[in-house]
Amino acid sequence: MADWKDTCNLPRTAFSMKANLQTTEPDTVARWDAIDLYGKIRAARKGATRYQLHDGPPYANGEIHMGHALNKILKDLVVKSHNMLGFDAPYIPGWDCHGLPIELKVDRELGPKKKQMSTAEFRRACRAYAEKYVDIQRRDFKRLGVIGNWDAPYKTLEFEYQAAIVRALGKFVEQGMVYKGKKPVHWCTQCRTALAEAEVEYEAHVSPSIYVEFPLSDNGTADVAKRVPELAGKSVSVLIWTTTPWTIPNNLAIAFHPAFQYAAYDVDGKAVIVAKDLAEVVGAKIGRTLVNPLAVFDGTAMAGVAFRHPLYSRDSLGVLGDYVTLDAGTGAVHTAPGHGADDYKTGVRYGLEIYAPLDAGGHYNESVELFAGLKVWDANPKVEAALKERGRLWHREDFHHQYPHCWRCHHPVIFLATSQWFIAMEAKQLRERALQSIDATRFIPDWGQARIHGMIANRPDWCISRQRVWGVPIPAMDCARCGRPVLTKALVDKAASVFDVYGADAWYERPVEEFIPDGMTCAECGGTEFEREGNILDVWFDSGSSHEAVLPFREDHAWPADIYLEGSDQHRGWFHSSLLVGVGTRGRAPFNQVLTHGFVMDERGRKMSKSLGNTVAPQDVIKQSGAEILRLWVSMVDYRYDINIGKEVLTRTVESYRKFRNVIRVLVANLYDFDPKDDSVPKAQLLEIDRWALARYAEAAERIVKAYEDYDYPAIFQAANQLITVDLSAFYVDVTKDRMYTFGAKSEARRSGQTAMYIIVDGLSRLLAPVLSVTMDELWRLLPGTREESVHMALFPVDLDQWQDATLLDRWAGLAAVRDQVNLQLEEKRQDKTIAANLSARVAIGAEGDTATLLHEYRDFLPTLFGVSDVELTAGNRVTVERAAGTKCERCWRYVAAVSSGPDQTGLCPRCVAALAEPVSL
RNA sequence: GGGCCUGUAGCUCAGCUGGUUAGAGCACACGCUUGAUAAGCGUGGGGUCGGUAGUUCGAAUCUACCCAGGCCCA
Repeated sequence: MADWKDTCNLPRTAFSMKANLQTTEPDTVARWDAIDLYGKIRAARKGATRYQLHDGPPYANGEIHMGHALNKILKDLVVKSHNMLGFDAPYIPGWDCHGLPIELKVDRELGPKKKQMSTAEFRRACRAYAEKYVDIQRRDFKRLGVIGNWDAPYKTLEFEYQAAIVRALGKFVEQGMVYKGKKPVHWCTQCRTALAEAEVEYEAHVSPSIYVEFPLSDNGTADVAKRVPELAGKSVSVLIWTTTPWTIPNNLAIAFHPAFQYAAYDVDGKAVIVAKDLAEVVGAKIGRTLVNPLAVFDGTAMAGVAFRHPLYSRDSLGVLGDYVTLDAGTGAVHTAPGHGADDYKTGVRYGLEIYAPLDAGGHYNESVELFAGLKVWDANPKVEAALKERGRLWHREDFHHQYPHCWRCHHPVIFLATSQWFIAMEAKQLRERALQSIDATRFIPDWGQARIHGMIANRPDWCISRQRVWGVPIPAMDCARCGRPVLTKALVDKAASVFDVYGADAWYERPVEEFIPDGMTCAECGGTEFEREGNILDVWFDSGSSHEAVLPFREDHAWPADIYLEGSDQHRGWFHSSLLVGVGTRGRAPFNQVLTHGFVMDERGRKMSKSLGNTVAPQDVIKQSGAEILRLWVSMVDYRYDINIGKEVLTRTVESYRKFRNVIRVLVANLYDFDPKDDSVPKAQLLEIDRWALARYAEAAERIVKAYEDYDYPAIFQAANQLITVDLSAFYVDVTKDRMYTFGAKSEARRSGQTAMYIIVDGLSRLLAPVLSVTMDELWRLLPGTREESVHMALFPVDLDQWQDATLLDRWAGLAAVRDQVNLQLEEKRQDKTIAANLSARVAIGAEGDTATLLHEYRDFLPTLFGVSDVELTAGNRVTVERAAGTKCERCWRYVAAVSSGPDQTGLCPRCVAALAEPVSL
């Protein structure tokens, strides 16, 4: 016979070397849909311990980016792995659909048409817009291989969800935790609305920095003369610093630190007060040398002292505040209670008016002298000019700093006191209980705990009202007679029941009577007529209510969730709002664990941005390489910190994917004639190397399962990579292939190898399924044996213990070390052309001690172990390699003493002759 | 400016509570194989562990400061 190749049991498989992910992936996702895989997984786990990951809703606006991909893939790893760990782990994806960004986009798209539309009609346009992006994003998330209840996601714009939001608010109202008050909040004069902390972005900005003189009033002069005798009879004034000149008209006070020392210096005959420690700096600014103070005194001396406003004929009160710092300025802080958080607190404490005479667009009211009708930004130079005219402006310069801007329109925002609804952080110990809940939550990584703790501890009351239309209305009414605002549990319940049926649009189109509870009267004036307010809820309240809208109502779900998993920015976002809503509605956090991931950076660790041109779009990676590559990438990086992506990272990931695929391929390809039911070899009869492979597999498998339990995904890649690349590919498969290819197809030796390979590849398909979901799904269907319809319905390998064998692994570590030494010698002889392939070599080896014992014990196995034709054990401690003697068997390529010349077996070694005599598999 | 976090070979990661010449895979170079073949095997080069100064008999591992980068905030 010319070619013995056909008589060998060479690997065969439909599991192709090339993955063709571009077609396999969409086909697989379509198949999952067709067989309702998600439903089948649910059915398969019915009754098991529940494990709920509650999805944080992405905003339904725009295409998905790499951050979305990272987040959804991580969630998918958690959910799939928990299902395979035996939990009933459902996954309901969600979307955040209300809010300003959509409203602005729709506004722009509609253009002048909007003018003819009613509010309800406009809201319907917003709804359509959000739904469109839900569809786009859903398509892309599914394309990533994420399995979930895509047919019934939750959306904040659904009627039931809107009703649930209002009911959650009702819980706060019921407990008296909601109040309406005038407080300074971030205000966008462009969007004409209040902004939440999370809706503000800090951007570089240049502000005017001015030093302004406030002289003492007549009364103040008398007070100061008493407290600081050195200043009696002098013309005294104080210098303040501000970067918002437009707030000067609204100044009502000047704050001093009670513990700081202040000093008065002579400047052209006037006694000017500044903080003593800042005198030098301030002096430099105003072009004077402030030394030899006329008097030095504590800040407390200024408490209650009346200064005169530099522009108007009214006083500005000296007050104390421990928030005053010596970082910058003069140590005397210009205070406008309507325009700053500290200013507000001080104003309340001293009974000052929360004075903010501006309209929604940031224009001064008619009541404001000199600046009526001016927009604040335009007022800045006018204020400076007016001060200068009166000799009160002592210095002016540009000040470069980070200033809050509106996250959507990117205009600078202002602090403006307006009437808003708030949730009081101290009501019903909301803050305290939230902090306790944080302590009771497991954070991964653990520093997330300290981070959110600090935020909750320091945050102000939650401003929940917004002056926009695309959202859920706050169902508050104003008394038509006296104007008193009303927000009661009854009002909220009434609105919720209307929203259940008609959605929140009803607020804008159904008669007001439908929202007024029977017999409601105004507590102030007894009035019975009411008008609806126009505020909607902060969207963070919407998404923060998701646990209320989803967990108690959906099948397979219950409150609270086991885990929330989002980017680390959500410590201030969704984790934060969900926590507060949870404490308000049910007294605790809606999650038991919080897992955070970092942000996706470019290859050099820098932020991605369109202007830098370093963005990587998931859609492009999918098109070029496949979603499996993205999934593998997510699984191998340390997601707890920022992660990098770029050309090289992706290339390396593709290489890893190929390696995994090829090794798995050769395993399954050796099983083409193997039926585990009939052909498995019992453990006791397995060849030792096969038991070794199973022991290594079991060790890696346990590590991998543990890693899934610990959310330690990079450890999975490490363990799988070691097993697949080092132990299987470079060692086990290489050493075993002579047996697999040339022994009798049905021989016990070959069946032994197949048994091991079957168990290993079956286990690997399960262990890697959460990561390589499409590839393992494909592999699963090509594996022999009866099995579930999809690997995603299966469990991780069980009974791994039976294959564990530490003693065996230890002994074989010794054999591997010997093999390494022999390889060094083989390589040397290969370089000098003494030998070519290992089979063309014979090895003489001697060793001492334990190694010698090992060698003798494994004497017959050594040629296989080294992959050479002959091994001779010698005395001494050395390895020598020479060309193998004898003749090359034409079938197994080993060099043997003699080959046959018989009919149909010419050129074959005795082993091959025997193998051919056995029955052949098909 | 403040809070939290990160920085180990070109890439992705190990390196436990400080202790032998800092590891793995991939990539790279060279060789082999052509019965895993747009695969596989072997050998090899490559890191002053972001920097500096300390603590210590001894530090990638502890401390301080600095540099670079990120998230959140002012």
